[in-house]
Amino acid sequence: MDVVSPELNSLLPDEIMDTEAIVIEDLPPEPSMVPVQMESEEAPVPMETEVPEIISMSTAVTPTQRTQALTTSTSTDSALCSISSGTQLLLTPSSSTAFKPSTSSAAKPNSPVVSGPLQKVTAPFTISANHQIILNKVAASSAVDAKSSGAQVLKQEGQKLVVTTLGKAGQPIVLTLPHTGTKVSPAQGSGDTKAQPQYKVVTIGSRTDLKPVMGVQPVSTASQLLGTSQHSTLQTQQLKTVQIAKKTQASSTGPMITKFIITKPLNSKGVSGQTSVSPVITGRVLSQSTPGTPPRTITLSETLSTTPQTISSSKIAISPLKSPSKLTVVSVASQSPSSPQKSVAVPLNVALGQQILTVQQSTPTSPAKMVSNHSAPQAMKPVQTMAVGGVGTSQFKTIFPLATPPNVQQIQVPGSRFHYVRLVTATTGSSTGQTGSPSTNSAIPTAKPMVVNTAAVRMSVPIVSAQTVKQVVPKPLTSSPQVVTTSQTQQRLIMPATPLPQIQPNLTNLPPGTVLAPAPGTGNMGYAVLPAQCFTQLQQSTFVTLASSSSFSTPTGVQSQARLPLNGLSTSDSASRPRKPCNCTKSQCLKLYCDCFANGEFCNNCNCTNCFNNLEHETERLKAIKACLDRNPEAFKPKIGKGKEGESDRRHSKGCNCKRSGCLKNYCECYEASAETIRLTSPLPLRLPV
DNA sequence: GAGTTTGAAACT
DNA sequence: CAGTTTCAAACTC
Repeated sequence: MDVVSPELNSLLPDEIMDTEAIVIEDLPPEPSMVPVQMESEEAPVPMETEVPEIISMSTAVTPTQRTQALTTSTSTDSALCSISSGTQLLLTPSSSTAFKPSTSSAAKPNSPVVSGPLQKVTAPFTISANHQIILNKVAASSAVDAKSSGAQVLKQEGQKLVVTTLGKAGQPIVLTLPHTGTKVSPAQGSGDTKAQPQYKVVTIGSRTDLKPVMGVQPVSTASQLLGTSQHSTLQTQQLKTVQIAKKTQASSTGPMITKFIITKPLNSKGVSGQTSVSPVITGRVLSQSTPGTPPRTITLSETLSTTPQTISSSKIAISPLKSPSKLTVVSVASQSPSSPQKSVAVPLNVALGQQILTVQQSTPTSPAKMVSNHSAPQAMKPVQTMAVGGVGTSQFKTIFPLATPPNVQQIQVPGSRFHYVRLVTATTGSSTGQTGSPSTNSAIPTAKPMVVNTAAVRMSVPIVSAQTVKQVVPKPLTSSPQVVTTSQTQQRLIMPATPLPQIQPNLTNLPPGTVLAPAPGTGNMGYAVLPAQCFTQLQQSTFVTLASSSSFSTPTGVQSQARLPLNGLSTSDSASRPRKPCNCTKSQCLKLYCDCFANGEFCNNCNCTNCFNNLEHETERLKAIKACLDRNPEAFKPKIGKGKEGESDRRHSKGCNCKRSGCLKNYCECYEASAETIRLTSPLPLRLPV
């Protein structure tokens, strides 16, 4: 896993939050980080721990826009910075990354082809205090008339884009920002974007030993690609100002870490009156760019081809049951490459206050994966949408299509309490998704941009992990959602931000480092990038599974799942405690008899037979959840009081009905709860070794 | 490891 | 809502 130096990492949250600030920092080179050149083909498979460096979030773009973007943009060595309606931002350091629109994408107007080719920007960047990104000395090779070297300013009012890069040089940054606004017809042009919240794009970590070549390529609603040098076009477009300032060092010189902050205020589409929620979304991109090395791109979308097994549907299910208010569970299921995305028929409207995310994988071969946006209309269908309502206060409807089959990560939260996140690293072979055509794009394969493209939703997975322990107490989005942080490493996830009104107002309260990105197309959905801290479970290797594609290959497999903290329990408590495996035989683990199910968890390493408490039986599972909630809306709420450790209020909420055990055995839930309390409060916690 | 006990969950 | 059945964990041997 690439690790961002603690120093840098520590800087992130603030920077992210501060859209206005322009940060140019030269950080001392990290000893650990050594520029590595990677072959595209051999692009190292991210290790489990490895965090994708680049995340691109692409917003759904109208077909026409896409096509234009694709056509107009051609990868060239010249630096190119184009910002379209603000949906996408592409930064690629290395040489031409010809982005080849996949045929499939072409065939499918709606298919998510997002960004044009990655473009390399040779010109050094400069960041002006104006929040502008200036690409200097950019040769406009692209179809867009790149005007001379003059710094280009992209202006778009109301939008802000922040990109910071820390870390390894040579790695391209690709950002695709989803469109927050409702679909924008090309005709609408820039004007539609007024109410938009800001986009922040943060790229962290690029050591720039060499000149960083970066291209910023946002896809405008107008579907224009702008060369970095182009003033006029950009200005006309929504981007208010974009300056990229980068201090570049000579390669030979000690590596510098430069942070780029690109602020780009987007007025993405005017918020449709319908949705109270203004889509404020930002994609955050972390990239390591070393000029010399081809950019490494991590793409969520990988073809399943490598893995025989196909997951019926790639979904991210967040089960709201346990802690409704909490944001977050995302499960991503891979989809078989050829098969059309399978909509998950999850009839269930779960009243869980949590989000359900659906992730779909893009087709393996199509280059679109790299920066593909599925156009809203078609993509949406396949995507599963779940309405979560009910118990929890917050309700989200989230769909995430991801294009990462084997690597797919499932995040599922059945119960309201927990959010599950499964991080899966892309395997080498599968990584192809990134590169539409490796041959053409030398740069792309090496680069590891993660692009999640899907019509409706885009998800980015943790970009940066830092070893440093930075405890941040995230501010809850809403009163209810809390994220407990005791993380030793920071990872950031891009999660769907709820468009819901109740949440949005609170967006400002997001924990530092949180980036919100508007969901493309839908306008309702957004993504939030949360500091990894929020997800302690991820950090715990025990529960968090960074599954390699191989893991998926085994159908029977143990379902790896990440656990999320219990409600009311500190992460350390809940997360660190492994759950006992169940032994259910008749209940299919879909009844509350099953502790796993009752706790809103998937069965993992259990001894159960005929288990349906897994992603493979998500439909059944959801039905079961619904049934339980119908019987008892409180069914998934913790029975044991949330009282802090050691406090007396940690008692069973309902009480027991013990008759013969005298409440002195573990048959009694009250007794069990008290015993647990003791265990938790004990100075010498009896914890199972991980 | 098999069998028993127990009480929550599910069912009627 | 009460009674019964089902179920899986806890417990015993």
